[in-house]
Amino acid sequence: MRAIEKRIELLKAVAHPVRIRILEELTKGVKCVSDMEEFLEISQPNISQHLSLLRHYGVIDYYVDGRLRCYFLKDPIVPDLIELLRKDYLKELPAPACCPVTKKGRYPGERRR
Amino acid sequence: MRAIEKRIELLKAVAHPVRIRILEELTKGVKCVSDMEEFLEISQPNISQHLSLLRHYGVIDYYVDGRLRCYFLKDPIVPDLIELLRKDYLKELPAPACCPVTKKGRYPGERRR
DNA sequence: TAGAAATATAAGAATATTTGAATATATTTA
DNA sequence: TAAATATATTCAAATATTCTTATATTTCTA
Repeated sequence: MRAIEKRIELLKAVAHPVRIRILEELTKGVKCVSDMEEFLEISQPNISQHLSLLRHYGVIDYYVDGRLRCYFLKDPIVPDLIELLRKDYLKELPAPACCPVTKKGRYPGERRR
Repeated sequence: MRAIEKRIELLKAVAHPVRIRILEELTKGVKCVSDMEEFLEISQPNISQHLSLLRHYGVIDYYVDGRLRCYFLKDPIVPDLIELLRKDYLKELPAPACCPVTKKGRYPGERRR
């Protein structure tokens, strides 16, 4: 699989409200499943399922501490990605100059061959 | 809807191989649907469907040029996101110090209450 | 060593996404 | 105005995702 396709798989894995929430917390430090039950309002099996999916895609991993599983971030893209998602863009990209949206008329240099 | 949830919707919209490919091309400039038929190996109706989804989530927009629809990027996160996906991270995040994966033993300061 | 605690796994139902096929619409040109 | 071109829409089938419920596994502790 090409590198970019791996990254798309990762995007899909991350693009879920519960999983983003988990990753946000993990950027702050190691958490075990019962820690997560405190801030997620979903069932324990469902948490486990999300964790196992994230681990499957290499986003996180865990170490065992007695009967706890301590999860932590593994893929270094995660903090950067979360920061990007939180970033406040002030304005949309400008529509291509001289070509207002929905106005008819040619866009010089962009005509079809 | 909270801002971060909007962003997650956007992530989901973007996390598809065809749609990423479209966005990559749009970072280079305006493209109409028949331009896209040249580099995507899917049917025209399917291209239209992906475009309409991206537009629905505010990722792209178009202007009309005769019988062409000229699509362009609208959400300013897109170029940054694509750059992030292409970024080559040299190594995984370190596992939390003093706690190798799967090794038993407490992680000082991270014990449950 | 039995029971409790922490977590995982499995199975199934509900829902969402993706695609293909057929068809519709708008614009230009003959 | 009819035909051709560019693109969109609709619907259904296939597939994938998500969540719930029930149960299993591992480890700790009394």
